[in-house]
Formats: sequence, structure tokens, C-alpha cells
Amino acid sequence: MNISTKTKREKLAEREEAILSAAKDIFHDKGMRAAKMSEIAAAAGIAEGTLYLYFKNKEALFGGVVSRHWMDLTSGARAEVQQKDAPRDQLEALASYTLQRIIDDWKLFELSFVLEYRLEDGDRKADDRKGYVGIFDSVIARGRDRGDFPSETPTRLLRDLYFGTMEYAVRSTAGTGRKADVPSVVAMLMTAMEACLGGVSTSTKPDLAERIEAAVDRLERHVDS
Amino acid sequence: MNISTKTKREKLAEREEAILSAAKDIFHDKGMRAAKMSEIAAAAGIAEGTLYLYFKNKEALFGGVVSRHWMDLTSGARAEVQQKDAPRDQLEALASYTLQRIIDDWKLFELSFVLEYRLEDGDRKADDRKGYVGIFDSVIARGRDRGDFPSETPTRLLRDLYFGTMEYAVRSTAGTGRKADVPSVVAMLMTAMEACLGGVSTSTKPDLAERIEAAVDRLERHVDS
DNA sequence: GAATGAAATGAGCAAGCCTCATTATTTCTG
DNA sequence: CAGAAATAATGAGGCTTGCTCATTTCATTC
Repeated sequence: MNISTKTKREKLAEREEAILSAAKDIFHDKGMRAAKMSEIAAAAGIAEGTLYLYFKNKEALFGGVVSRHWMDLTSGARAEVQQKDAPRDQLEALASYTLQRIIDDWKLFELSFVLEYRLEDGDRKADDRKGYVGIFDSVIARGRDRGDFPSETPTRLLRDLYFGTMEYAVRSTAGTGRKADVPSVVAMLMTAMEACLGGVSTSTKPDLAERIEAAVDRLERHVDS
Repeated sequence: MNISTKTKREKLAEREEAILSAAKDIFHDKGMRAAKMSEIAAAAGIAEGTLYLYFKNKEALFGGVVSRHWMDLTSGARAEVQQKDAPRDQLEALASYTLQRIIDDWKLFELSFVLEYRLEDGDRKADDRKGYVGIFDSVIARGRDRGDFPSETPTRLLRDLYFGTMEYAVRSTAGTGRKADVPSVVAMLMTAMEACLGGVSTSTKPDLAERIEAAVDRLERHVDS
């Protein structure tokens, strides 16, 4: 019967993993265009024809690589966000994490752009990123529930601001030697977000105005008595 | 001698135009990948080999198309900006114009992304967009000179916010039937920009000085009574 | 009209994605 | 366990397509 430690399904899954892993390396090194299917097959230790049993074509393989990357990113982001409590701080942490990851894995992001614009069924991208963007959305939703974000700016627009700024920041420095300066970008982004989210209560300490108001209140009560 | 109305140089330039025009249509319809050089040659009314006398290869041809597009965009934007006086209004006008153009010519933008990530000498994009981004930069510079924008947020970061948000806004709606809602995006973007540029306050939250004054007023009235 | 050089041509080459007839391996069955 | 049946893997070859280059056409000059 089945004496071997690996079931058939496991062996197939394992081989798919090997392919994805080899493909990732080669796409990363050479880009989508220059990476040859024959090369990927060789790196994965299989025949070229076998590739096509696992992935319909080069683009599908590429899609598989990018998709895995997004899933990895998503789980990392979720962990990062859970370490903070206040929605505002979560937004900040998510921004730092996202930016840093985009910088680190720039090559894969670059590739995922290329993919986006070549794929026939334009929904893949959405699927890939849906999980990631969902984290952002739920932070915003929670902030709104708590009353931290009184403004009614649609979440959709906030996404544009948030992710657009970060992606562009990295893209605009890619190619040049310079790396995007994470803290600066995050600081500006938070300023912008706060403006668009309405009166964000700064989580850490009450802001200057509030302290003055509170002091005046105390003084009022004091004078009354 | 030269009886014909067109000099030789003119004829060559004209032919290059014909090629670019045909290429634009076909790239637009089929995308970079599916567009065939033979097809473009046929559409331009020349032999396939002749293409290669005008453009080194497919990517160079593609680059020519995208480059022309950016130049067109840039001159339009400049005209738009000159119709306003206040830097803040110029920013707003530029944003509306840019966003609308990105939406209208989305296909070409899409293609210019693809190009970006396939080109060997990564500087072309910068060259193409430099003129366009320069308009933004000079509006910011003028605003700073006039003292309208007291904040010292680096212009580089502001570009990320400005262009990143707009590009992402269009990208996130591309593919779906929905079009990006220009006024909403511009409104949010201006809120964000104002927050980052300092000064220009339309913020919902009364600003610090106003709150302190209000508190002092209360106190005064209280003590008087 | 001959000579010269520039411009255009398109058949054919090379590269690489993908198919499919064949072979190998695993699973099932009596 | 033998054989059958099903599943998986192979890699040579087909086919598309970007690009080259030997040849031809056209324009200009003397």
C-alpha cells in the first residue's frame, strides 16, 4: 500500500513548491523576459515539458510566484499590526512594514507590476492583493468604530493615498542608488492620513491643545468654587 | 534640383511620424506583447526591415511612442497650470488635469509601466517624465517663495504623495467597470497636500491657535462675570 | 547616362514557448 | 504478484516572431 512517508499528493505539492522556488530565483535574477522556461525547469530538476503540467504557461507560473509573495507579505503585515492597539499606531506600523518590505523585495514588486499589465484575466492582481489591502481596510473600520477617525472620506480613497504614496516613493527611488527614506515617508504619510481621517486622537499623549483646554477647564472650576 | 515640396529630411521625419502613429495604435489595441512588428510595419506602409532603420528594436519603438505621449501631456499640463494664479489652485488644476488624462489614456500609461520595467537603461522613464514632474516642482517652489507653503516637507516626498495617489487611484479602478471619481480624489488629495505643505488650513479640526484663543476667551468671560 | 551612396526590402535565421507522441512510474485488480 | 489501467514525466520538434543582412531600388551628382 502506502509505505512511503509521502503521499502522492504531498509529492506533487512538494514538486510544485520546488518549481515555484526555482522560478522565483530565476525571475528575480533575470526578470520575466530573460528568464527561460528551460532554465527554470533545469533549476527545479525537471523536464521542460513537466513545467506545463503544473502551470499552464509562463505567465501563470509568474503569477504563482507573485501570489505566494503577496501571501507571505500579508501574514507578516498582520502580525505587525496586532502588536499595536490604537488604529492610528496600527496605520503607522503597517506603513513602516509595507514600505520596508517593498524596498527589500523591490524586484518582486517590479515583476508583479509587469504581470499586472500582461495578464488577460485582470482580476488576479486584485485577488493577490486583496488580503493585504484588507488589513488596511479593517484598521480603518475599527478606527471609525472607535470614533478615532470622524471624517467620512471613503476608505477606497484612503487606500489610494496610503498605498499609492508608498509605492510611488519606492518606485521613484528605484534605479537610482538612493533608497527611499522610510521614516520620512511614513511621517509625511501619517500627516496626510490624519488630515484626511479627521481629528485623529494622538494615541500616545493628549496633544497640546487638549492639555491647555483641560487646564482651562480646571481653572474654570477652580474660580467657580 | 529640389523641386519637390519636401526635403529629404522632411520625408524621413514624416515617415518616422507615420511609424510612431501606427505603432501607437497597435500597441494601444493589442499591448506590447501581442503587437507584432510585422503588423506595425504593414500599418505604417513599409517593409518590416525598414522599421529597424528607424528604431533599434521593439522596445525602442515602444519607448518612442511613450515618450511622445509624455511630451504631449506635459505641454497640456503647462497650459492648464498657467490659467491659475495661486500655487494652491495651480496644484489643484494640475491634479484634475493629470487625473483626467491618466484616465483617458489609461492604456498608454499601462504600457509605459510595462516599458519601465523592461527597459535595460533604466533612465528613459525619468527622462520621459522629467518634464511633467518639473511642472509640479516649479509650482511648489513658487508657493514656497510666496510663503504660501511654510512646511519644509521635501518636494521629493510631496511628489510621492501627489503622483502616487493619483496613479494608484486610476490603477485601482482600472479593469473594474468603475472610473475613478476625479473630484473626490482631487479633494482628498488637496486636503492631504495642504496638511503636508502647512499653512493653507481648511482642516475640519480647528487649529491649535484657534483652540487656545477660544479657551482663553472662555476663561476671560468666566473671570469677568 | 553612368557613378555613387543612401534607403528600403523581405527571405531567412535564431530564440524560445509550448505541444504531443512516447516512455516511465504508480496504483488498481483478480 | 502479474498484468492492466491510470497517471506522470519526458524532450524532440513545431511554430511564432523579433531581428539581420545580402540584395535591390531610389535619389543625387557630374
